[in-house]
Amino acid sequence: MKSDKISEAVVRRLPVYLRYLNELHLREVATVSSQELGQKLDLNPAQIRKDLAYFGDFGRKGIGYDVSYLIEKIRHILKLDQQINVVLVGAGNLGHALSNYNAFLKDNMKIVAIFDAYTPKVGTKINNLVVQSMEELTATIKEFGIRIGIITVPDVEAQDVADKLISSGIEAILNFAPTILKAPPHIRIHTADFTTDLQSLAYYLDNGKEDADHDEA
Amino acid sequence: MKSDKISEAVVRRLPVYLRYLNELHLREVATVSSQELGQKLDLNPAQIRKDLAYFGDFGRKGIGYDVSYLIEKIRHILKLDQQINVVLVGAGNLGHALSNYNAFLKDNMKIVAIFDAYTPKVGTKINNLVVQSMEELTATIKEFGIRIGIITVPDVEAQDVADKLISSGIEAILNFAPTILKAPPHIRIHTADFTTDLQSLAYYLDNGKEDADHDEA
DNA sequence: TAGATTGTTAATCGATTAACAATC
DNA sequence: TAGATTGTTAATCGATTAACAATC
Repeated sequence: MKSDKISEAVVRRLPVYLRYLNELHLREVATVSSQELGQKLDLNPAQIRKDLAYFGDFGRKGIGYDVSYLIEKIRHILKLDQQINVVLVGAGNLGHALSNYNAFLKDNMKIVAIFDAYTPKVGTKINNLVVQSMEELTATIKEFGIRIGIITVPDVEAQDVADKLISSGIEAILNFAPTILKAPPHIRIHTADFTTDLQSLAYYLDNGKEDADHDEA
Repeated sequence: MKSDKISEAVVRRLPVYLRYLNELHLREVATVSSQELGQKLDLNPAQIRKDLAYFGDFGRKGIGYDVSYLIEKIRHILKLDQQINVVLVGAGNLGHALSNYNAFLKDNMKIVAIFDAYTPKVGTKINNLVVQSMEELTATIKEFGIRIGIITVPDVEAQDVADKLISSGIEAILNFAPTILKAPPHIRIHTADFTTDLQSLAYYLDNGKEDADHDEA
């Protein structure tokens, strides 16, 4: 197929493929079919083939996909074949937790700087990185060529931080604050909000009879 | 409208509505239109009206939605008008961070127990909760009527933990481990995987000329 | 060769959006 | 009343899935 505009749904599945392919590679599995991939990842095999076909003909008819080759291709598509520098803003509990999450590292994503607005925190060390004050944000982003920002500040500060990141030249933001950030269209924002995740889970709890919500069936 | 099967997309937007409505309520705003809601939340007003109409006629033509009334309704729909007890498995950095995330609390979701498989951690205190050993998991879940589990253990342990949670009677799981969990269909699982979030963000970085990926335009 | 599996088209399904009568 | 805004139907858009010829 090639080209076309790729939908976000497709892009979001690529890292999932990559993760399982890495696992296969570790187990020295050489080849995998869309069927097996689908079974393992709870996805339709046709969807997987279609997703991959957007980017090229990576498989072989009758055989399947070469694991190593596909890993290489997906890494390239996701731009993980180069180091991506990441900045983390907000050295609270969550920021702390994310900072020593090395899962990023093996895929070339690296948190290279941490910032916090709270003065007493500035200068302390988190995972070999010295927490910097917000004044240095722009300079550091430029110096290290940082391209992605992770926001783990309280919700009221999130928009301000986003604005600063954007004006400093960041291209994409992963936002953990429970708020909808406004940004120009060329800035990509993903929201990772477990409050809404958890609340939407509650919907699916089964309350049996009790009040049955009036329109049960 | 009423009834129909509600899609997950709709359910996932409800907590977002709720959050902003709570903010309006705090600011003592009495009424809000789908238009204003849409603007603030980056959603189509028609979609918001449709989402809400699945559950009842909550608005008034020509007026909009009564903020307090809508909050009450959404909280009921999401079952947040009763306390939902949550268990956290995995007392590592992330688990630690989540455990003192009181945002849950104000919406009636409460982490009432924490478990970890690592013996030296058992017995230590995290946010007033004593970390318990996995042997006590089932008993505690039953005793406290815990209905939702949060998994923050390493990926290799996640499926085991999920199995244990499920056999102990948990109804829904929020999984932070980077792996696809298998579970019977009546168990609701949400995956909160920031590794894939972050990796999919990298796709949208702009590499300008450099190699242009062969099929740029 | 026979069996397996891709890439891709066509069919289906579902979700979003536009439009508007009803009505506050 | 005139203006605003809902609830809902119909239109659109997009994503998923089935099916199958090509081919390893």
